Amino acid sequence: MSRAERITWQAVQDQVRQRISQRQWKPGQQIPHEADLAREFGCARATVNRALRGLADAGLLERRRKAGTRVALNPVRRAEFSIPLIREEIEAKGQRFGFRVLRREMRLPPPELQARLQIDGAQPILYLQTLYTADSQPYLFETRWINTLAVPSAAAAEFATLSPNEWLVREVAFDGGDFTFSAIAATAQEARMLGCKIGEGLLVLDRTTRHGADMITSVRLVFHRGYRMHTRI
Amino acid sequence: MSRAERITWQAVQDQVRQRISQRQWKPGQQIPHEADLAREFGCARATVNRALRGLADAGLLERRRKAGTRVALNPVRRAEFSIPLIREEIEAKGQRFGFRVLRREMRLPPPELQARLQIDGAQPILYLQTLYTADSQPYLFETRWINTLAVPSAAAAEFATLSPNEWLVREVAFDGGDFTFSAIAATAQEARMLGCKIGEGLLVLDRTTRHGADMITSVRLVFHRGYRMHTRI
DNA sequence: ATATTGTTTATGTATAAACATAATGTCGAG
DNA sequence: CTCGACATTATGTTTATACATAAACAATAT
Repeated sequence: MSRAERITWQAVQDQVRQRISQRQWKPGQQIPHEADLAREFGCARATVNRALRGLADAGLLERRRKAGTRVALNPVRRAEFSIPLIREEIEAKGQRFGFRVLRREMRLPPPELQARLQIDGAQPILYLQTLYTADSQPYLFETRWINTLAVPSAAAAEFATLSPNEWLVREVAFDGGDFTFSAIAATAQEARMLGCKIGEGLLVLDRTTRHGADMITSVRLVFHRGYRMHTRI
Repeated sequence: MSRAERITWQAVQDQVRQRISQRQWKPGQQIPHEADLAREFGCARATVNRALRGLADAGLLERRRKAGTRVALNPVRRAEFSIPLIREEIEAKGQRFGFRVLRREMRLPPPELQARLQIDGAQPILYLQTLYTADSQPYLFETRWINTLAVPSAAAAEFATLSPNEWLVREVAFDGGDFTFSAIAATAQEARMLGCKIGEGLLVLDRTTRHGADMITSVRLVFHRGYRMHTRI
């Protein structure tokens, strides 16, 4: 005779997830409250709370004080993409990572970027063009602005052994930013850089990172032809 | 004289986040353990635990039993995209949502899809082509396979008032799937459907959803020219 | 009717205490 | 010196208890 197993919050979560998945509890429907579930599963309310909070974070449940907990109407609405360092992404595929800084100069940023910099007066900042390669094949073409007013040390950085990307990740802190995925047809320059035909559909990721109020860097990544960004839920 | 405020886990989390952001605790560095932090902040260890767990979930900290907690080497590596219902996305912009099922037939799925269906013998399943519009402008062209062997009711569904997307979300449960973003150059068909020129760069989202072992639906969304998928962290 | 006020209730949070678990480090046997 | 057993330690989890808070609901006053 084995002594009674302790109920874990994972067990509760699995049970609840299953009931939702099997439509025993239907979308929009209210589920029993924590105290009842705690009694049913034979555990403390805190354990149920932990389980349900996780499911709410995942978007499977909607919870409101006093109103109770109900199954979300449209369950899965999020996809989380891991944005790895380019080096890691390439090396994870067993390929040899490489990069080349093709252009590097102080340049006056375009108006829309000047607005985001929130500096008065037009001042030149660091502008970089870098090509990343996997086994010497073009992988990614990067166009980057670095706010040298917020990160003066960048002006002197070599980017010889460390790519601009990795240099920034290592050297400067940031706490926010935004990402935008879009698609373009390859221009002549992009086609030349990435070794594809003009007009190929290419995936583009625009990213701006901030630290507090300061914009640190704004970068546009143009991926090679056929690049796929994948995730599962 | 106000009585001492209770320390909340959010306050602890903010403090810790700030210390990381200000590089008081540097990437890779080990931070004080829970008991010490609890003493410092004047709260229970459980409160610190709650705070740190959140930061670990967010990818800012790495925690291992006995080894302690350390600041993650590359802080932000995830971007979470909310994938709203197309209707909601369009209506949120104040535009009028519409859709038209252009094609609907039982068809033999292509080999790579047959493999994912994991059914023996080639059997036709439901194939749909749908155009979604915002203010009557083409918004999204959808090509969808629905596994009518797992969801027989789909064969009879009208998709008159409810789009295939919404019908599925409402009618059938799913618990997993995968997403792939990529880019294409518009083919003649896509250009015609979406009202753009042949060769325009278009964003594509391929999605397959499962319920247990069954594949439910596999869909390719081709967005209109200039579509941007945005998120912030 | 309508606005206000109060009561009730379900979730949210804080705490101390205890035990579980994984990983590290240490010590001793061989 | 190497390997395995074992103690140590930091995080992980569960519990009971208490109080906080938001929101629904009812009762009341205007």
